[in-house]
Amino acid sequence: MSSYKPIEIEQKWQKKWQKMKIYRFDRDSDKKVYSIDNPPRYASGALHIGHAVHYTHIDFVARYKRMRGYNVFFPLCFDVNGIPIEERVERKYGITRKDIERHEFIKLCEKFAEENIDEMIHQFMVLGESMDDSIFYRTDAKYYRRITQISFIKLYKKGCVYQGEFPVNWCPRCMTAMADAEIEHVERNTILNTIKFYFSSEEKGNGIKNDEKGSYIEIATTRPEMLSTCQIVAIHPDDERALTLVGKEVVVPIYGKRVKIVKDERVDPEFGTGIVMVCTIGDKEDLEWAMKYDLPIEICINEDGTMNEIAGKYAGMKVEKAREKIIEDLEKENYIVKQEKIEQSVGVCWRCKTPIEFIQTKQWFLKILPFKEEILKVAKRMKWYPEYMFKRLEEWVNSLKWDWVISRQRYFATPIPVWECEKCNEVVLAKEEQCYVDPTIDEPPVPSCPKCGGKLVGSENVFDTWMDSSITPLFNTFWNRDKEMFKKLYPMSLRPQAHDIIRTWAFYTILRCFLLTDKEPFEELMIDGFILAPDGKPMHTSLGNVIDPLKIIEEYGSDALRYYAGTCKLGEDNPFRYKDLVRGIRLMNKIWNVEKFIGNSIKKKYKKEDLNLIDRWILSLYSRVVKKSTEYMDKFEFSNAMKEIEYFLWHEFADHYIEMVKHRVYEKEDESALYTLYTIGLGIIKLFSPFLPFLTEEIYDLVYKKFERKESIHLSEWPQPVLIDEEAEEKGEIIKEAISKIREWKSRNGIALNAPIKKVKFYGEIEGKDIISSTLRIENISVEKEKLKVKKIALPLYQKIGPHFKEKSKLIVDEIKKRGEEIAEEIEKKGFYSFKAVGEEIKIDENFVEIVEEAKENLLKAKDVFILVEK
RNA sequence: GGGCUAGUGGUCUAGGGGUUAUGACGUUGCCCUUACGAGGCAAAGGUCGCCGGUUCGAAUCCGGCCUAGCCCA
Repeated sequence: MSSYKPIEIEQKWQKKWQKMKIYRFDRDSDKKVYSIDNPPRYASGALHIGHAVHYTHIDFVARYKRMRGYNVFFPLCFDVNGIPIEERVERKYGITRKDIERHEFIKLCEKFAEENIDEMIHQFMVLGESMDDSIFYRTDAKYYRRITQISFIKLYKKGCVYQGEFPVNWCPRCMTAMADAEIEHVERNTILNTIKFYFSSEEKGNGIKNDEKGSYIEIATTRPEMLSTCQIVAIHPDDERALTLVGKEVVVPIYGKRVKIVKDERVDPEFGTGIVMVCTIGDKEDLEWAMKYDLPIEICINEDGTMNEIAGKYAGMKVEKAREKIIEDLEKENYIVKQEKIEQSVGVCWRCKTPIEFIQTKQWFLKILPFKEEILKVAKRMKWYPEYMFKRLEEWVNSLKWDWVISRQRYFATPIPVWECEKCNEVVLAKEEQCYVDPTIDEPPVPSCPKCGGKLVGSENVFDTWMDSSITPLFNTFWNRDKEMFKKLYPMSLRPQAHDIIRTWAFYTILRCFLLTDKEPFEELMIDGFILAPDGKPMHTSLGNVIDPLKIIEEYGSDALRYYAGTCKLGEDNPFRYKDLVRGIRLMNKIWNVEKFIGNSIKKKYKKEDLNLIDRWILSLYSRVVKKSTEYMDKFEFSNAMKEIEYFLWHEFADHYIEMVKHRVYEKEDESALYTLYTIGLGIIKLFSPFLPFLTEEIYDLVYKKFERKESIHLSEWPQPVLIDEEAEEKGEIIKEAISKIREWKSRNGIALNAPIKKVKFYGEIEGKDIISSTLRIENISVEKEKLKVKKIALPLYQKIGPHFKEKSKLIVDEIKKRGEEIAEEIEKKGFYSFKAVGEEIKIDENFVEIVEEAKENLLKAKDVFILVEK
């Protein structure tokens, strides 16, 4: 074994593992199943460091569970439907989807995704992910979309789906309806215009102003282009102007329409002029007003984001253009009082960042509102890691006010399996056995409308892609295809995902699966945070702080990147840290060298018999590490597990134990030591193997495979504790400390560490003389049972003093600190120490102090043992 | 504006009532030690975001504020 070369060795194992096919889910096995609802990776291409870390976290779980004896279901899967791919295709070919025939466009999308998928499979392999390609799926495949369609038909039959004409969120660029969950809010600078709304006749009173044109009130708005749809004007009831204004009518500028002034608590008196115009509809709030006051729904914006005839002379202009124009016109007519820049949060399309408008169209909806409570009940039955993530779901569910718009006016997605009658609009549903079906191509199940005999036309609407992705647990578990498998696999064990899509992926999945199966879709959820740039900000191409994981792998190796992933706490946003890669590489090098030493020493698999004290000491510590790290792994606390193992390996096993056993290995081939080295050496790489699969496989292959039965460390069993021996732990610690104190002394005195020491004398109870002398090359070593007479000092025991002496505690602590030596002496002699403070006699006994012995200048101290060293 | 999470040496991080705060990266000094100089030993470096409160005692609990990330209005 030479030095460790991660890049070379990782490439070797990537290829070998492919051939070995070791990560298979076994359909016929009786072993307990651990099924992971792996997030299908979006097929748009580039690998983000966030992906790399998240999938690596999931891989930690998969590898760990396999070693714990589970039949692990960890599919290789891709999410392919949707707008981002359409967008990429449009950009690639310089077209819009309307430019070519629908099905031609879809073919281009498929081709684009296809190419990306190959690349992404390669990326997963490079990262060392152990996904199983024998349970591969992609969401745009017919076998997958079929399940989406069948689930829709079933929900339709259950009465959970309806078609309706309501105002919905609409992206004018993507030209499609959108669910609330797809809207992102961004802060934008915009202009708040204060506009005069005149009364038709002269008025007087609080809030009413006058100029040469007549009496008016001032209304602030950021969207003057919506003036044409102004329905009412509102003011807060507590506003003192309300008294004179409410009930009166004002005239909308330009359009001349008369609208009423009403009072409403929802008006923010602090914002703008405290008087607002209510239009149907600029945003969701307007819609709520419209419902409350039963206002006519007038919409002045077309599906493509241009103004329509309601806007009058502005018809045909884009929203922004119309806004400019109308402001110009208002200025000309002297309607504008002032304009101020404000920062406003605007709802935009999460894909293309275009501001969302409201458009009234006919869409399909899935009911949410009647199931809110039940959904929360179901969600609560599952275990959330970290626990607080459940609150985010709860918040979201409680805030829902609309059902879910599931239809989209796009191309590259699952078709909604319905036909509509040209004449009477009757809806004809596809038959379940017909699916997968594309109504734009395929024939309806009946030749003509069953109601009126009219012609049936296939729907061109498709599903929201979340309709596809929110049934991954049903697809994975063979729902509606294989009853036995479904029973075996559903609910799934784990849903891993990031916290930004709790309201979408988690929520929709729970909703759909509950509606279709009456059960929760998974047992546990592991929610991950984001990876931020090294500067602590989100990564953005525009900020130039994007980290490319593939470059990191080229430079540092996959295991190093996985080490970094292991240091990231679940649920939290972690900045990327180069120093953790450095640390990872050092750790790997340390492991490599420790195992090199062991590999050169062991000759066979040793038996556990007649263990030396120091071997029992390290085996006991090791056993505790196994126990603790197992507990951490069960809770997905990877960073804690890794830290536990790392500390033991480096600062107990390598720094101390190996130093202590060298002579026993070199000179005596001591079987107790060799057994210990073998057991811990193998155990350590097993504990590290989910994190560092390449390094540990290489070591296993070189050192242990010839003695062990499994062909790969990743098929081996997770280690068990070997022994817990508290006495050995205590005695071992004294030996360890004695050795390290003497080493330290050597270093401080400028003596080479391998230089012999003439004489060492111990005062106190210490065992392992031979180990100490051979480790440190001491020529003459002796132990005196009786302790040296040294200085004793009393130290305050705060936990005892505080509760007993309450507010006097500080006085007592000060006294002990000042007269520690004297107090120790008195307590040893008389059993107590007393002193006067604030006119009171205070007595302290041994319960309130800890008496420690202090070494003299020329002595070293290890626990209770004093050490005298002679050069 | 609301919910959640976080703020700890130069940088990053652990700890989550007991006074002397963990570790990493970096910095400095010393040491060729038959697994490892990508190592070992040591040193410097902190008003634990700010302000109040509870308590004998607060980095830790409570309240308010500030900053950041995610989600929402």
